[in-house]
Amino acid sequence: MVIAQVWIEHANLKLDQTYTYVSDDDSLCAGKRVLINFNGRNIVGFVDSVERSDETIQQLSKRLGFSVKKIDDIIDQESLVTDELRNLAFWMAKETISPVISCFQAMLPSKIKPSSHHKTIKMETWVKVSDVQPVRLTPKQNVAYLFLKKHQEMSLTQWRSEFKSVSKKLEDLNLVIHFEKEASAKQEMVEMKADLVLTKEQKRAKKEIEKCKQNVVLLHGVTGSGKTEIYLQMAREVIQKNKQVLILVPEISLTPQMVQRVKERFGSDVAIYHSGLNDQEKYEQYQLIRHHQVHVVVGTRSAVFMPFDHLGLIVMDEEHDQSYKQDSVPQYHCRDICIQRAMMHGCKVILGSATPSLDSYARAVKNVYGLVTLSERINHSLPEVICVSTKEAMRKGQSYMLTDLLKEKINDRLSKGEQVILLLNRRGYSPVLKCADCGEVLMCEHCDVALSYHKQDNCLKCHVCGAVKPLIRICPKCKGTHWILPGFGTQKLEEEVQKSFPGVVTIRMDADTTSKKNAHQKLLDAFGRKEAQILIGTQMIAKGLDYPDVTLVGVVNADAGLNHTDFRSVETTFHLIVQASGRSGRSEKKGEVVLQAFDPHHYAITTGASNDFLTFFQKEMEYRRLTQNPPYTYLISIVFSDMSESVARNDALSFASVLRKENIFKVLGPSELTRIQDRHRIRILCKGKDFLKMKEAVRHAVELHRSNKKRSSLSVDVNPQHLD
DNA sequence: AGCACGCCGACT
DNA sequence: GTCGGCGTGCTC
Repeated sequence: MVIAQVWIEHANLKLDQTYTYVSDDDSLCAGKRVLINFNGRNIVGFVDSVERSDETIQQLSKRLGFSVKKIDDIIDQESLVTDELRNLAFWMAKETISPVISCFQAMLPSKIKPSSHHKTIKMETWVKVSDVQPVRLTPKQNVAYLFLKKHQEMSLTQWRSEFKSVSKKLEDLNLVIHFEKEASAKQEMVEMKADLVLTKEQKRAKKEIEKCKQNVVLLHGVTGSGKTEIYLQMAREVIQKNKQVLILVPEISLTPQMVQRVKERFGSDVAIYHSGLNDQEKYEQYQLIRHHQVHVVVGTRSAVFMPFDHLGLIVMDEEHDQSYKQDSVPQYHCRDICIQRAMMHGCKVILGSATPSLDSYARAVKNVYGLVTLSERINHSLPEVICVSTKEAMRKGQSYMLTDLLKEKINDRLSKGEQVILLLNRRGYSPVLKCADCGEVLMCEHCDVALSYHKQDNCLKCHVCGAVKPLIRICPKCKGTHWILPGFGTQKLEEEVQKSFPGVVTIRMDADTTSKKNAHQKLLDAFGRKEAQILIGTQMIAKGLDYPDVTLVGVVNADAGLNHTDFRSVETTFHLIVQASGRSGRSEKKGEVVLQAFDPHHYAITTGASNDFLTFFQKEMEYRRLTQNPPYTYLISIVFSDMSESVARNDALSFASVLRKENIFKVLGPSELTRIQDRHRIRILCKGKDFLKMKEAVRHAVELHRSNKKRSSLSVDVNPQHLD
């Protein structure tokens, strides 16, 4: 008989322990999934360790003092994790103070993750011709009908865009019908390209990285300085030594250029891993690495857990990007995992960015990381940046969305046949709906936030819980029927743009237009083909886009993020401005950027406009020092949530008093956060310099919370990226 | 997490 | 008398 210690699938700190099960199957080993009965329910478990024994199940039960159950079935033929990944999971659980099972779940692709809840595969609507016989079609309708009949099927979006005028009509006639299909990415062959010749500057940087004594090197290179080519050539050398390379990018659908370039260089030796793949596709890519069929992986955050066994190099591009931090349990930062894995494999980590995070740059300044700087641009010059005060413009009676200056510039660019990107970091039509008579603001029933008005769907949406409500015409408080729409989002901006520039085609990219699979790519491709002159979008369009005809970028509300109470909001604003500016004038045509801000004199705007990272760094570091925020201190946030406010508050209070006994760090709060989905949330925040002791103290307090059988659920965020 | 058990209020 | 509300405790 084998006695197994099993982690159960529920990722909950209250259940973060192994349970003892037995099996007669000698093949059982650590790292396999098993089917077990736990408290009367059939669930999936993950084997932690096994031990052979001659005891019977009765003897074992008697010795342990509880009745041991048998494992119902073993799911896997082989262990799913290597020793390295297993240790990584335990390390991650300890560092992020999250349940061990959640770490295993995070690192395995969902097809094989230890959980009975498999992610549903995203479906797409496709069209095909029906059995209905066509009668008396117009010539145009006939062309469309025959085209579809010949091709048998095509996606609804493609169909609608290709036959704009008649597609809907044919659908209405029931000649063309919809059906659902599993969305899949098409692998296209790419033409291979040779390495470029490095400039003197690039060669120097490459050499500096190689001889750097630290294993983590921050490569600070202005946009267009050719960081990617350095990565690729270093990767080539690593592959020649038969080792593997991991290249991490923030969000693959937004950085197709990186994927393209890696593919052009390494062809079929590359696996691509990102959230746009479905479970099957992810699993296939995962297997490629596991079976040593590829040496290079380009992927987003979760690609850091790929089953490498001979890692030779990790590159983290745009290392400052917020998407590297996972915002659900386990709340790990990809950068930390990179560094840990690199240590296990004895390889280097290159953190690349034009605007490094304060955390990384501060470490580089302190020589914890190596620092290599690239300051020469290879292919293009910086765009010219102009700041406009929206306040001034409004005083002169101009629109509060588009100042006259920006309109003028747009007109100028459009007349030259060039393209424009407008960035506005807020989706929807209007962020609030306010009664003109009594001032009542419509709120989400389940969260403490105002509902946003979405004109396109004529509904109200909660941007926190996603709830959608039909538009209310009559004020529930005073029965008034007049509503004010203060503020604006991308939908309203698009409307304004279309009013100001009649006939100009716009594409809007935000969470509402990109929810379907591959929607990003479709919209961007259309913009790339110049089917539209103006691209309007939220921050998702600020990164990585590279279109030669874009010569004007307008950041519509550049200081919108500065009002937030969050200590990192200034940094985020700076990054957004610099990244967005970099979209303009990427080829030989000179680019321009217009920053509209209520207060254009804020240092995030001025340093962002002049792309002056070092000045920004100094100013922001001073501010962080004065407020004793990271990187001068470390933070751990603990959020208690419960349907009952008093339960959450009382648990938070007792948790805080346990932490305060330590007296080596500050314990701030408890403070109330906004309610989300009917759950009241109370946060306490630890702030201090002795990170090890802080984590240890919080771990103990969590343990105490658990043994005292507290009701509220708590989640810990070590190194929170934002406090909202 | 998810469920059974159990103790109180308001119904056929 | 019983149905069902959700507070409490337990899971190998």
